[in-house]
Amino acid sequence: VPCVRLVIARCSVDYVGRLTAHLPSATRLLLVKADGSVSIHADDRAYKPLNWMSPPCTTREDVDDAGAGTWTVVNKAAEQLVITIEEVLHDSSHELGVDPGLVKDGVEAHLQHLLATHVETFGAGWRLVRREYPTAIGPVDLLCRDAAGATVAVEVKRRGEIDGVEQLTRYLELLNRDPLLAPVRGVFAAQEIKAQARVLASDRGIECLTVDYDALRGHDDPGLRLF
Amino acid sequence: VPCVRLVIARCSVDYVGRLTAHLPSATRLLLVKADGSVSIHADDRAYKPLNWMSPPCTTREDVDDAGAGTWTVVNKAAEQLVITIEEVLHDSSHELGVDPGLVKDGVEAHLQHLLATHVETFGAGWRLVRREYPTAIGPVDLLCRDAAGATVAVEVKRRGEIDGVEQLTRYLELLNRDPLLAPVRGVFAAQEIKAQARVLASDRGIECLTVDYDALRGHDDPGLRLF
DNA sequence: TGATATATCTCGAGT
DNA sequence: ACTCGAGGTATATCA
Repeated sequence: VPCVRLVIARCSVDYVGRLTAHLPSATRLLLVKADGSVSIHADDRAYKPLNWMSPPCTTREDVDDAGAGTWTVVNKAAEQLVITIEEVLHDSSHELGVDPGLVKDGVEAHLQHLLATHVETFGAGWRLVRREYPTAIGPVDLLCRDAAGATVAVEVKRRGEIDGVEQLTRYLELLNRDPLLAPVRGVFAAQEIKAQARVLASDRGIECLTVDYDALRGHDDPGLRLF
Repeated sequence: VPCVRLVIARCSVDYVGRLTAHLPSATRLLLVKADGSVSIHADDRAYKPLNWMSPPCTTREDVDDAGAGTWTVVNKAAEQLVITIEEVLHDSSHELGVDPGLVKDGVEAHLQHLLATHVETFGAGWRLVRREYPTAIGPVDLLCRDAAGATVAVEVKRRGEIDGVEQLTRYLELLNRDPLLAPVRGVFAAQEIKAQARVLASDRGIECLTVDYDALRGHDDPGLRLF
């Protein structure tokens, strides 16, 4: 029966794989999931375990009657997690069943979709040429024409950072080699744009636009919303 | 007493914060840590909770005697995680104590340090001008002079990808505006360099160098090693 | 399989 | 408090 196993134990841990890491002896939570994955938690930080092995992986347990001994967890790439258990304080297993999964709203794809259906956000008279306009180095988020008919490549990000400006720069360089499109200018659109990204964009003649996601969504047909 | 709390419960979850997310009812593991953080796990994926709230945050529990009701977790940014508990199947708390923490070896900082003390890796007669050489757009990992006295900016990465080449390119552009330094060429040093990064580097006249971390560490005083 | 882009990215160091 | 960079990033998509 697939189930989650919770072990509280005094243990030390050694990981040898993409790096080498060591955890001195202390009491920790060992979390073993149905897929065989193992993670080792201290009682701080919600998200990240101190150490872990992602699935697919297999565990060999060499322990005595009290649960003391070693767990050796290995994956296909021969990364190894060795847990030396000195004392087991708790050990329980619980059947959870299959999870129906998470429903999300407000990620970049939604922002891009909203902007595609509201190109007037960029300026009066703008029209969308194509969403995910394909190029040799990947798709441009939005290819538009402004009121004057000039081509504009739009890069959409939830949070605008320097990488996004670099990405748009590469697209612009490529698009401007196409005589049917050139000259192409760039617009960097995000809910929030970091100062450094703004500086780099301006240095490269790229226009920045901060977008109000909630306002944009508000204009949308409520029937199309996820919630 | 600070401790970790493990709850197995049938619950649904709503998160409203950086995005909006919803988890339909199912049996899950709720992990509450000493710092107040809460994470919700299904029994797949070692690492990632389905939903979570990072510390610092506070939880208000409105539950009946059987534990059914709602947990409302909020943080300072007014992000909100609402857990609606229908049935509690397990609830236990365990004292862990303070964790001594993780000791790592093999990260970028070590590689940079090793290269700084072994600039001859780049070529005979090289000398280090400065580690973390400051510029307006961030520090250059290593600034060196080669045997001929020419200035070289070195970008060190554990894994060399396209971003690293972009980063070095920005530095070179800036450094070459300084008449005291120019002309400055670039070296991209990493334990492993992706083909795509190699192509971009070569296109920009940047030299690539793959570094053998273990061999480099082997030349070092064994007493200085972490393990 | 490899490359690319996203992420409630997390986390830590430095300013 | 904020910014910036590294990460065993993880994860999804697409070639």
